[in-house]
Amino acid sequence: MANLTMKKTKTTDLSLRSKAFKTTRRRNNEVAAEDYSELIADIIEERGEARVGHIADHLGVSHVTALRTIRRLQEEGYLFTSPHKPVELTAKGKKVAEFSKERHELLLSFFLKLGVPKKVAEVDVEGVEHHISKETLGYIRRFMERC
Amino acid sequence: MANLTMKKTKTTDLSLRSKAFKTTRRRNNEVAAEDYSELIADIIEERGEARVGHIADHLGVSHVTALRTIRRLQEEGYLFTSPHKPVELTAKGKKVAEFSKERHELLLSFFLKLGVPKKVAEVDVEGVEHHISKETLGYIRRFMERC
DNA sequence: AAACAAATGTAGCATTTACTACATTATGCA
DNA sequence: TGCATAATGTAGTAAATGCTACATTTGTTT
Ligand SMILES: [Mn+2]
Ligand SMILES: [Mn+2]
Ligand SMILES: [Mn+2]
Ligand SMILES: [Mn+2]
Repeated sequence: MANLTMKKTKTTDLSLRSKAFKTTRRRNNEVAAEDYSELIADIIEERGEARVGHIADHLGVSHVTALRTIRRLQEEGYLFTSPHKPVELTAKGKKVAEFSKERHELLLSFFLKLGVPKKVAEVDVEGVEHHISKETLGYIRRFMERC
Repeated sequence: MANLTMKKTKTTDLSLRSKAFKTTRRRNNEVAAEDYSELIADIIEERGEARVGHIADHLGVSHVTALRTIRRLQEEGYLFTSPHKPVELTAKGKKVAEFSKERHELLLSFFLKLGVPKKVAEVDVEGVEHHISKETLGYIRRFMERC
């Protein structure tokens, strides 16, 4: 009640707030695709191939959890594999990996520029990265350039 | 293989990376407590009491989803309520709400200082805030002071 | 080649968060 | 007071992500 006239109140209005929460939930649904793609590309570069076990080890989850998520990501077209074979990225997965890696590295260097110690920055970036819009990423990029 | 000597390789080593993923998963388990506490405090301040329906509306979820999460948060000691009564915060919930609100506002003003438009910043902050360590928050606070 | 070890896969379970459809309780106004 | 509406609660379902225990497959080493 009150606020029938679209006038701004001192606090965030309901529609902008629910939009923020909804966008956040949508982004959370893309986290696995981004982290797995980025990680798989990285492992392939490091060691030639990415096995379920490597992926699980790097994520710190059981190989069963990794396996199931890998299957879902295959359904969704990010990667492909077959029983007892390494995991490979599709074109879509490679694109996500490349974008995610760039974003990860930009945010990491941004945090480091603020003075955050590397170990702390690495941890924070791993969670933060999925919630930074491309628009915000642009402003961060400009900040890095001019400072 | 290789890397038996603790020497740094050019890429992030396995243990730091899995630690980052693990911390991120732990933080994701605290998101509801933080968002709900912050939101409930806000609604109580705005309208005197927080009803399940208000909370659901602001989050953009069904009232059933809000209800179930409220029950879990009651078990965990963040809030209390009883059937058909408004939701109230415990001391623990109030502490989380206060901290979360301060963090939210600091990050929002940080994003605005970088030039991010308010509507974009609001959305990004809603997701990002849960993944910023207290340590990083300190560096951001210092940045805001000196700029 | 057989045995062993490592990697991968399966079965079964739990938690969190989401929904719709329907039931009940509370509230407000006629 | 009683009815209609709004608010809240319940039932039942689903998806994503986590686990342990056990089974099978693959690769290595005698
Ligand atoms: Mn990440
Ligand atoms: Mn990352
Ligand atoms: Mn939030
Ligand atoms: Mn918030």
